[in-house]
Amino acid sequence: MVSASTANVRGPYKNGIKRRREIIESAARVFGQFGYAGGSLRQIAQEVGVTPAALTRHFDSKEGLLVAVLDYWDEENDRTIPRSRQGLDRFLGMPTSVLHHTMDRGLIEMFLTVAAEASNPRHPANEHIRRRYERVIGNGVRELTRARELGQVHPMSDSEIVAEVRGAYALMDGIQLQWLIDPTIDLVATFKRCLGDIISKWTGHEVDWDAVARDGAETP
Amino acid sequence: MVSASTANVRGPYKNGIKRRREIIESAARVFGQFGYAGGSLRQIAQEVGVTPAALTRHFDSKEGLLVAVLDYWDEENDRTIPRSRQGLDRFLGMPTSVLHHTMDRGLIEMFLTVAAEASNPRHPANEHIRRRYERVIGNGVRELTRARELGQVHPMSDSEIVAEVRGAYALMDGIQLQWLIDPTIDLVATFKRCLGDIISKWTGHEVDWDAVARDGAETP
DNA sequence: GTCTATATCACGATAGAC
DNA sequence: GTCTATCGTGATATAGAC
Repeated sequence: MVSASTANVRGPYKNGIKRRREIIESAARVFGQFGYAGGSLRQIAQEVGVTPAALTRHFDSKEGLLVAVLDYWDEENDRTIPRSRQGLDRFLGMPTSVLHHTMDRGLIEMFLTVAAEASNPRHPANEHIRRRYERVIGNGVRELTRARELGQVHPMSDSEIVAEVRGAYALMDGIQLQWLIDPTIDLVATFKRCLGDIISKWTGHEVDWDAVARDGAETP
Repeated sequence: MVSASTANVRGPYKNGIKRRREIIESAARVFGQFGYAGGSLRQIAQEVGVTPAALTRHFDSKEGLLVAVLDYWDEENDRTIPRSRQGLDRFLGMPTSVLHHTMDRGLIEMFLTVAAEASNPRHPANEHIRRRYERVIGNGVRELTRARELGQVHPMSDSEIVAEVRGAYALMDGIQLQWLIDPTIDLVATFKRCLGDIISKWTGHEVDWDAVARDGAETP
């Protein structure tokens, strides 16, 4: 984080930090609606109420702004995943993350659009997006492995664990894409049902989502 | 299809039809790599070896070209789904579609990139992409309903059927996205395993993918 | 820290020759 | 059917005033 070095400086920088944040949030909206290539600095600047020059002042270039936006998304996203959720709980908490996403369509729209665009090796955000998936899948593998050690799930080989974790996150991305295209579908209910299919194959018994919601409320 | 009206005309149009096809295939590559907004007619024209003016001659506008590319994708895709596959067979055949996609990365890259971009209501391809998902999900719902009537799967309510079908296609999109970002993952094996989780919840017994492959080879 | 002004460039689309 | 030439627009990024 660039702002970390200036966060505790007094006085005149406070406006800059606030403005910086405004720019990032506008940029997330614009990149989400038109993609990275399709969104323009002009458009973002107009939303914020400044000129394009102010944007390059803060972020050097359009690419620099994109990276800042992606970092912002990761922060927002991690906030919805309490570090206390370990083992099987990690996956039972996924619908909660999805629920949070429904309240900020811009971020998920931005992420999926940029992720698809950045899948090309020559895209400026390719490295960032690749590392992001590595991290997310890696964390999932760690927690499902933990669940296996704890006896929360049936025995699985390491490669089976990777496949199952990839499937769970693939389901999440895919359902969210369908919801972007048709927002009338019940995103959380659909996701719960399909994720429940997968998790119940792991554990051998049905998932009681109501009980999960109660437990989640007790220990947030 | 526009070319349908000229496909069986003699002589001088043959070159035009062939060129038209070249343009569409190049456009699919370029739109896949840079998105619709990010890809340019100049770039496509250069790949084909003509000037941008030739492109607008054939397709009127950039948007017209995009529509032609999406139609082309649908044709290519439908070719991998034999109409003979009904009921549960429809879903058992999904990994075959995915396998075909691995052999033409450009098309799946184009589709996912444009689908994410076009999720915005103001995107020129929004209507097209929305109808496409409606059709795909609708077909899936029809076949899973048929499977229910045939007793191939456990009883399910109509709304449960919709959720399960959405989940199956979400899984497919999501896994393909992960494969675009990291092509070293075993796309088909991962998809088979996770789809198997879902289908076995429907039927109550494990999916024997080897048997599916044998049956598919017998009746293509 | 933000502005105005501008340099430089690429875009989609069109007109008209061949 | 494709070309050359060009128009008008809008993009990123920079320079220098305030």
